[in-house]
Amino acid sequence: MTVPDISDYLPHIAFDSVIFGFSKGQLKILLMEYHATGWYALPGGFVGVKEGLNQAVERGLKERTGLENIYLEQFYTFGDFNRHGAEVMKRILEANGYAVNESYWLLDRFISVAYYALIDVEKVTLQPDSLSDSIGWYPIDALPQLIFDHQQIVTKALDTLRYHLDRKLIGGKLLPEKFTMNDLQRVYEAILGEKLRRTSFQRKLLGLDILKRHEKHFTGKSHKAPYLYSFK
Amino acid sequence: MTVPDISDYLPHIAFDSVIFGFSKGQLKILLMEYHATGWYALPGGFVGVKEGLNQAVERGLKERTGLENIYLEQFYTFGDFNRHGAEVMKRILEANGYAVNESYWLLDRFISVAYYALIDVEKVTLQPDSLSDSIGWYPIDALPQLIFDHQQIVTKALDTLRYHLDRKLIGGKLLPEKFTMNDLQRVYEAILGEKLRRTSFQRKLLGLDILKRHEKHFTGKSHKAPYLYSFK
DNA sequence: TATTATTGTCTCAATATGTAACAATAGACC
DNA sequence: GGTCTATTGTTACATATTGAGACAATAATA
Repeated sequence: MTVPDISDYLPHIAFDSVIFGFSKGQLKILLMEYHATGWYALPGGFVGVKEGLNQAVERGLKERTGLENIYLEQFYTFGDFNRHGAEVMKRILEANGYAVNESYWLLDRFISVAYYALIDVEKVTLQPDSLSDSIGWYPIDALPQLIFDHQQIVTKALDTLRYHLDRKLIGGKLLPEKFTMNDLQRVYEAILGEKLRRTSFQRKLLGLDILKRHEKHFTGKSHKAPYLYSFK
Repeated sequence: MTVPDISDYLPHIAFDSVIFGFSKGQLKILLMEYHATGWYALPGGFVGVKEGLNQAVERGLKERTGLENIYLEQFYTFGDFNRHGAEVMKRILEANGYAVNESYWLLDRFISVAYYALIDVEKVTLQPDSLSDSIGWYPIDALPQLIFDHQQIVTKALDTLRYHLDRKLIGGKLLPEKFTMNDLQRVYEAILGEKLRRTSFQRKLLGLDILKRHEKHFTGKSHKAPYLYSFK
């Protein structure tokens, strides 16, 4: 495994992805943990010199999660002069056994285009990259400390997700194909961070005429079985 | 006047601004017309090697309009590989008397971060840059043909403005400090591209409790004089 | 068969919005 | 001054949407 070469990528330009998933009633995101340093970061990458920006992000997502055709939305480009800490990057590279000199391109100042993605956690097989020990899911309200301005990027991603929630039909992207109304309500509650009224929620979602009702789902519990739904 | 030097700016990174104004009942944007070529483009610029992205855009806006502390919002970063046409850029430079060779940095592929701004047209003094003949206001629904993907950038800016209109209190940014309810309604109508109901509009805006009522405004017309308002 | 937990639907009140009506009034015209 | 016209601020009523609770249906258990 070699250290990335500047000639393959556009200098000073990066992307970061906030990849949302939902499991055990919690909204979670994917984080990478770097070798030896114990530092956490958003999965990201660089743009090939002949590659489109969106294509680069889709490529990165596929490398990390194995998934294609994911719901992906660009939400902000972070460009403060001091956002990228050269000393942090240097320690990460050194901890991986790379001896880098002061002019190595990864130590330069970077502008990062941030995307958020919504995926069904059941469909994912996680793939750490060469610099990181592990990649895993972390609940949005109990994240470890992140490098650079990545916490700010996560916060803005969540704000944007909430802002889009009732205008775009994205709530179901975090669930499998078929789900119950209760599943969907818990996703909305996890995103918004507040409890919703069951009857209002059901009436509203059904009123949008975007759900298709399927057979009942028998859980084995001793009560009325809910219907399964999918998005039309 | 010299041709921009690569060493001052980050390569492959640009910004473009869609600067909205309102006059004579129409929503307009600022466009530059390049020397000799007759081509039109959004005012844009580059990011200094030690300059923040937002600071670069504010600097560009001040250079073109003389204005500071403007309402400015980043809305998308355009990064398709083929969005930047080298031959178009070359002709613009040549028409300005610069002999550029094939490796000149402005001919490279660029990723552009796009912003929109809302300003009061009365407060602006327009300043063309070194490559352009003129800068002026053009009605949003009768734009000349624009270079690169700038028409797409304008379309997305307008979509975003409409999307934000009732969530952020931005309608008044296009008007002077004090305005009548009718002025404000015509701004909303120009942005949304549709007629609004007078009474509903008035009730809604007053109900938001964001307007301060001032003295009446006597226009000289033979009818009841409207109140002036400002944003709280 | 009675019990329990949860679901789907309905009802009524509260709030917001669409639509029209109406009185107030600044200037024009006589 | 009195009358007319255009526009404004406000109110009234119908309609649509949402909040909050009530209630019957039902899958498994005892």
